[in-house]
Amino acid sequence: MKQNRKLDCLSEIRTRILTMGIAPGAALDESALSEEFGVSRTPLREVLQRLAGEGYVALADNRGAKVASMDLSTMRTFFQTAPLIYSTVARLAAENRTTQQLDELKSVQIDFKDALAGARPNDMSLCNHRFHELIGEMAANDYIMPSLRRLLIDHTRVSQMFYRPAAPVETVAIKKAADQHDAMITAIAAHEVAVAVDLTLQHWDLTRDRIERFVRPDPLPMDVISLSEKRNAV
Amino acid sequence: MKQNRKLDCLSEIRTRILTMGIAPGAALDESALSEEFGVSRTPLREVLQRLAGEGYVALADNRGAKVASMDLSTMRTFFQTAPLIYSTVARLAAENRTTQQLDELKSVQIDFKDALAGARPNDMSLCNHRFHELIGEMAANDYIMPSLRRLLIDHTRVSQMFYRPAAPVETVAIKKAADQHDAMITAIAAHEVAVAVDLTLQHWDLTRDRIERFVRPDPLPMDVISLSEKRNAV
DNA sequence: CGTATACAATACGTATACAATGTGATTAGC
DNA sequence: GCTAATCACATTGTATACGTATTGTATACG
Repeated sequence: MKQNRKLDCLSEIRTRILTMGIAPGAALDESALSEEFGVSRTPLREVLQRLAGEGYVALADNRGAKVASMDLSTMRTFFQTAPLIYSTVARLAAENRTTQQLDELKSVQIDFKDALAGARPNDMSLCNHRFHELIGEMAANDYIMPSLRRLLIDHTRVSQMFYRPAAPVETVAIKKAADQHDAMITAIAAHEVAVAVDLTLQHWDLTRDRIERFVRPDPLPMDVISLSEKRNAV
Repeated sequence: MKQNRKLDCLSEIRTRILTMGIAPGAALDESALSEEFGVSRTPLREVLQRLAGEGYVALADNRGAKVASMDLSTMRTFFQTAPLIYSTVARLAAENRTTQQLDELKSVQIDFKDALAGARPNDMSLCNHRFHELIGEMAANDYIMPSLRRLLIDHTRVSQMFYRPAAPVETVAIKKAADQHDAMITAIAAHEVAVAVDLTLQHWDLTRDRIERFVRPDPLPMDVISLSEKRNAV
């Protein structure tokens, strides 16, 4: 009964980090968190140790815990590594998935579409996270799983940036991503390894393009003349 | 001053698991360990949490910590995954290594040869572990590193089995492995990516063959007649 | 004789109190 | 006026004590 609070605390902090409720690099105060979640510092410290192991936070001796940072070199490594791990995981998942895992994947996909229809950005990105984590579990490979988990943490956090602005272009892209999810489910269900890998790479390309467009948006208009005219008009 | 005991405890348990001083699947008693290392249960539990994050132990709620098991499916996954990760890491290491890391790698290699000359199996496998972990650090990829670390844990534990019998054939194989280490150092130093990857795959093949020969040794003699003659003779 | 239930023992989980370390501010000396 | 050192405060790390869960054993009943 009591232990649920510790697990709740664990998943709640995970969620906050994933949804950028706590920013990358932010310091986590033990006392404050323990008071907030109604647990003592002892179990909360163990939660932080565990989160450190999962790559959510970084611990420094006698200096507390900080949320894992996302600097430029991190992002570079991220883009470099993601395709390899994702495609490998997709291959293994298509080979090893169980029907039970497949049902759960379908269920998560339904939740994802619900969140999309309801325009709930946080739920969308969390469902997306869970979707790809599940494919990782299907792969049944304890050695690759930790890499996938670390990738997904940062993937979800980056995605969080462009899930929020509900621009029409983005909505179309998200819908396309959802369709790719459906196709991936079908491929994995049919043990179609090559198709699953191919879809995964397409899915990655879509995500990469969206991030790129977010980081490097269209420049602001430089039509100085019309701007000055407008100012005169007012 | 005090905190060193915790870190010592951490690395000592790591070493014991790597050298099979504690067998896979063995239960770790918190009270016993805390008493042995002269620390309280609280920091020791944090050590266990951390080891769980690193893949050395598995935690079960209300049921304590167990050393990560090495069953058949684990080994299958291990052989399936190792070449991919090792070669990827080698590629990145050859690209990104710093001179400081290179010096440390050379230093570890010297220690490895010392241990080989002195016929100290534990030191040999620990040096080998550190050697490949260092190459991982050279890769400078936080996403792949956790996978490599998990692979190396089991790699070192399996190797432990055939480092101990000092059969002449094994000594030759280990010497060959040491030569490959030297060649890898040279390739990484010269940023020769292709060579480093190729050497890594050769190195892996050697290890794989040794494990295979260990797991499936020559059958015992079945010369029943001579056996019964001997019995009569006695 | 087998099984189920209850009780006891052992080990895990949590909280509180205390010690150590790191940080920031204030004061003294140059 | 600036730099450096010391002291105070805040935060992390550790130990001990207590509560709770699980497991093994013994006994009683079918």
